[in-house]
Amino acid sequence: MIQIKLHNTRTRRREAFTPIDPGHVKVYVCGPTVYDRAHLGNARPVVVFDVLIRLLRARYPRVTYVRNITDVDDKINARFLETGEEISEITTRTTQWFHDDMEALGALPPDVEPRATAHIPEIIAIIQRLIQGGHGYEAQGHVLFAVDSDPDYGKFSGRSTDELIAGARVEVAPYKRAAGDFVLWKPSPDELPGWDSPWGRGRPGWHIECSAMSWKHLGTDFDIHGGGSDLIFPHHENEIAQSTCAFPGSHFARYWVHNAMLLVNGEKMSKSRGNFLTVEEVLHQAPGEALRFLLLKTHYRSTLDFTDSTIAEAKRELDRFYRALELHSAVTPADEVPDVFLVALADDLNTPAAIASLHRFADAALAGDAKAAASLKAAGSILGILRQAPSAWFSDGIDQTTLHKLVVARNSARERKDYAEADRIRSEIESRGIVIEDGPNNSYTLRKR
RNA sequence: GGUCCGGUGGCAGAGUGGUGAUGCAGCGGACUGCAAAUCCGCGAAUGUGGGUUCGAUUCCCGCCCGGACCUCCA
Repeated sequence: MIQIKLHNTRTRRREAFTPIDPGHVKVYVCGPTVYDRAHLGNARPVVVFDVLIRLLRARYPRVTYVRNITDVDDKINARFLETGEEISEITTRTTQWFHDDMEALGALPPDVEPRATAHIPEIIAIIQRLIQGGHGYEAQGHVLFAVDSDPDYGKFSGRSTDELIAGARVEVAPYKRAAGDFVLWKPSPDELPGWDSPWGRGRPGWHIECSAMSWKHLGTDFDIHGGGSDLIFPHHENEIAQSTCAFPGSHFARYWVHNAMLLVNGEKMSKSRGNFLTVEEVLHQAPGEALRFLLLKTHYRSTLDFTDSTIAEAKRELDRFYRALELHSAVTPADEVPDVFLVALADDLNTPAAIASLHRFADAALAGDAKAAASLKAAGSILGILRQAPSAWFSDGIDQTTLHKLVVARNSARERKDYAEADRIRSEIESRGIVIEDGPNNSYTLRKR
């Protein structure tokens, strides 16, 4: 029985993971705001937490994974005001894009995918609790959270409220009692999405949504809360303040897991730098599985640099794994995922070390060990890779009938030892992005370059 | 300015107070008509200056460099 260890942002240390209820592990991860195509940075937490969920499911009998959709937000409104497209169309279409992209990355859907707009009653209920408890106040149609009312505010992200005020780079709204107070509810004009509330027509602030949705679907106390490290402050700090103040005595999430940021060619992605890469764009240059594997080749708490060469390398490594599986295409996956792999993965999701063990299995499989091939496949399934048939991996999208004529012509050239012609045909095949590998007796294998 | 993280071979990327994983690339060899794939083998690294220690890449301090957060952000 392996012991899973996780780096807990709350304590800044690696801790043994002990669920509140070993019979039912509960996980919440912050999902996307649906206003545009998912970018590579969005993909990292999805893949990282997908592996964590697969690991938890291998270890515990029941795991509930909740990942929200934020479908009411300034950016969505801005898109509407800019293009005139209906809000619901924007959010529905963008959500579908997100689902398509994440499926291409081999990420399992969460058990519950709550939308913020479907949880307005819960949001209002929490805000009312906060007001009643002296943690929220109304001002000019807004409801704000009073950070001074929570002695623990700032502890999670390691900041004092003094620092927050001193470091504030944003002009403080005049209706705030303290500079660090943040919005729970704000007024919304008629042309923008809004809901009736005790404070007039308005819409929820961003942070309160996650407090409401995690409460609704996981309760006031649950095991793991995940997200990108850029959410530690203010988003997660605020979630903790809201949830623990609304439900005195509760602890909200026990373990906080944050993935590090992703760079493109050494730089943070941003539209102004022109290096903003969407998942869809990358899927044009490499299979989703290669992108997934690339995301797992770096430990989740380290900055990851995406480049053309790292994605190409990820694909080459998978090629070798699939060759090893191809050699034993008849084997069924082992029921048991090898311990050496699980131990590495359980150690704060050390995917690079776990992948190193995959290479050992591949070595053995290529040397003829069928059991190693089964282990490779079983371990791969925890990482969410190596799930397709090797033939599909190598030849997906290749028009076999068109190529067959070329291959036959090349083989006959080889038989009459006209190697110049044989090489010419090989170049022609390769010009289509296909590599041909000769086997014995004129057999051959085609694979994508 | 404040808070925090990191600097490992050509590149990517783990771990560790006591011979520095793994992969990609490169080089030599086997195999091949030639390749590809596979196999065998090879070279190659802990930013810098101190400290603690029998011993530091690992712990502590300074410095240099890079990055993140403090504002919407995965």
